[in-house]
Amino acid sequence: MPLPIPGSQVRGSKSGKPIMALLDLLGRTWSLGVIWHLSQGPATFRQLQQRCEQISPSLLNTRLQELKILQLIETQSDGYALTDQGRSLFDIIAPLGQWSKDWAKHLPAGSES
Amino acid sequence: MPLPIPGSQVRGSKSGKPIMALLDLLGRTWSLGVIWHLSQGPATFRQLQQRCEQISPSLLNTRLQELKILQLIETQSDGYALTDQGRSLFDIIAPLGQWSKDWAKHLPAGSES
DNA sequence: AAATCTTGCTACTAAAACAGTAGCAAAGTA
DNA sequence: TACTTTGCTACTGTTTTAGTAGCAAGATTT
Repeated sequence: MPLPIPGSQVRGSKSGKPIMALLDLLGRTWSLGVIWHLSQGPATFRQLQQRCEQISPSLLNTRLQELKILQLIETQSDGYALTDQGRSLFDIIAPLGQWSKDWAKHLPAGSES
Repeated sequence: MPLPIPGSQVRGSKSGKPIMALLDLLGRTWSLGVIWHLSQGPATFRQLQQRCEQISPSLLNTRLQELKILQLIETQSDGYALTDQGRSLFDIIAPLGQWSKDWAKHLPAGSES
């Protein structure tokens, strides 16, 4: 699947509505995870691998390139970091952290941590 | 991949931190899309198929079952609908709509709609 | 009540995405 | 000069998703 660039055809929208491009992007494995972990601060490739337990290096690299082209992250001297745009996206989804804890309390195998 | 239930092992977290379970769930193709489209109001199976251009019925059904078990959606007389919990999740991500439009303006093939 | 249509799916196959592991070239360190 | 670390690439195998066909149950029409 090609990059979900707003304006071009993406999953869920032939016209490439920006929101659909974004949902396509965020709907890929580890996209949200990478952004989430980078919000803790810049990280080198291998540091990110550790923050994201279980991610394979090939996929990590793929995601990093995608997010870089789409200008959510950039490379700095100290590794990968969120761009201003990336941070503004994170600011929106940050409340998911608390939400997920509340959610966990009401679920079948309801445990939390 | 089994359901990402907080507390059990999920992608990105052996301990099943709720946020990781949530990111795993939302990182699956069409999870976010289904929630997004259901926020416009309840829909029958076939209506949802139409709102989500291009989704296959088998995957739609898989996602619906997952989201139902995880209590983000429920079935009502008029079809599928967000639960209160699902709506509270949507309230968090709703600003992505506007964000994505701003984002689109600054991108390579920068178009919008 | 027979035929037709709609709805909510299931079944199947092919294509794509992802995991898991190995390892290499370049840069840094001892 | 040898050894380590870093940022990846390559490869194989499994899992996910797309794409299409169609069926059983209920509603609607004739």
